[in-house]
Amino acid sequence: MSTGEIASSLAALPHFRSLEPAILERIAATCVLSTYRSRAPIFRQDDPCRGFFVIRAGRVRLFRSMPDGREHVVHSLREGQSFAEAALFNFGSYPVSAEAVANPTEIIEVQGRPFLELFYSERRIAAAMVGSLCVRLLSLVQRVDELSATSAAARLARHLLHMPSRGTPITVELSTSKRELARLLSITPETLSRLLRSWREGGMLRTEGRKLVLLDVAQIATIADGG
Amino acid sequence: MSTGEIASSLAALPHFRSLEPAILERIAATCVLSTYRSRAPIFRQDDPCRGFFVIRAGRVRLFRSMPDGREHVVHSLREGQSFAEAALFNFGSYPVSAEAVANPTEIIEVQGRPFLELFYSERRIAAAMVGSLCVRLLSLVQRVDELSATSAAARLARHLLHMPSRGTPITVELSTSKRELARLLSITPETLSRLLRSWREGGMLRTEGRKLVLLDVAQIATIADGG
DNA sequence: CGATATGTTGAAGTTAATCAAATCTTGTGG
DNA sequence: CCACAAGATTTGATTAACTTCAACATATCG
Repeated sequence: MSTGEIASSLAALPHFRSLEPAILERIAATCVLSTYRSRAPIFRQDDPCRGFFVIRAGRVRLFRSMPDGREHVVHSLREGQSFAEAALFNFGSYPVSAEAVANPTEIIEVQGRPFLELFYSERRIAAAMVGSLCVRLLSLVQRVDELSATSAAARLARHLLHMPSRGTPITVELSTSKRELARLLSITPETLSRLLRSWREGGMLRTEGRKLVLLDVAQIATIADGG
Repeated sequence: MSTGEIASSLAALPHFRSLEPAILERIAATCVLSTYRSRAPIFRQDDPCRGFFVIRAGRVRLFRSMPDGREHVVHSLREGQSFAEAALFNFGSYPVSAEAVANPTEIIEVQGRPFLELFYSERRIAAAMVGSLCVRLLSLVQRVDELSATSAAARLARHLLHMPSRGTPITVELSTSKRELARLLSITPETLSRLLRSWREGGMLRTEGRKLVLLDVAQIATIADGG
């Protein structure tokens, strides 16, 4: 993998989209590309921070490990997304663990030290970074919003309405398994399955594998608001 | 309140601590200081963004309003913390509402337009802002972690363990009313009250008004992990 | 094709929200 | 400084919702 190819991957990121090719090349020169198998750890909670990461292919999940072995998914990320920038600018360690969930998963690692030097000498990088951090913040606010809903039905409804959708009637495509979606919403897979069935039987949606066709958006919105 | 006094307030903040006095003065010159009474709105969800804010004294809560009139607390902030930086950079409007919860609450408002000019001309300000956005990102990750707990008991336990604490045995001081804490955890005040009573009766903690003395941290940690 | 993980369904048991009401605190105006 | 009003906290009884446990079906990977 050449520096040029890494640069073109970086160019597709919201982070760096606005940057000129020359700057991208300089960032790319600080990067390392690695390939992970499903389940392979990228870093562990409390590891010292060595840089941040960009997903070139595959999927990654960020989670917190509990002493009893249970895990809480903080975020589920896919191709074209980046993670762990926060750790880099806070000097410390990673607040979560990260592991690949697709096989293979290709990760661009942006090395911390050389990247920071570039960051301080090129203000356009700072502006771009700020913008993408803001997007992440908004999506976390939405997660809090989803999790704050008292009922499982409202959480699911809210999540579906937040998801990117296409077409008429509105169709959303799950990028993860339903099990993973259940974990994201902090409900059990059984409850998720039962909710989908009851909505299907009520004519509110149609399920085709991982595609969900929302037939009655108004009703789903009502449920999202606690109705 | 003179510009100089605002500058010295700003100097005490984590986000601006690393900046030189001359830069602080320039930032301070763009600021307005206001005093709010408890319950007074600072801005409302979807208001056009006019700047970001720093809490000089008092408490602020950020929340989202639901169509049915209920509110979800996204964040509860105290003296020395800032908020709405993200809105300044990314969105034309605030994604949440903010209101004072202590009487009086003093807020430094950093005016958006002049601050942005400084941001683009002084790279140290940019670095400081990236750092503060990262702090906000981490604390939201922590909020998501708390809210991801399935049981009310686990949410409370996790929150107590996340809170700043002092002394032996460990004592945490609520910076808000219990009602407000319940809102933050998305549980009802009744459930919070019952939890505290049962933990008190089980010898796990002692309550002294807003001070909570954690007598059995190991047990609380077990509950936090879903035990 | 066998093994492993995911998805679905049923029954039973817990949990926490809701509704109602009493007591305690706090802030405010006189 | 006191008395009152408004809000906060606590407690009880009831109800609806969700998890748990168990069994089976289906899909995916090596």
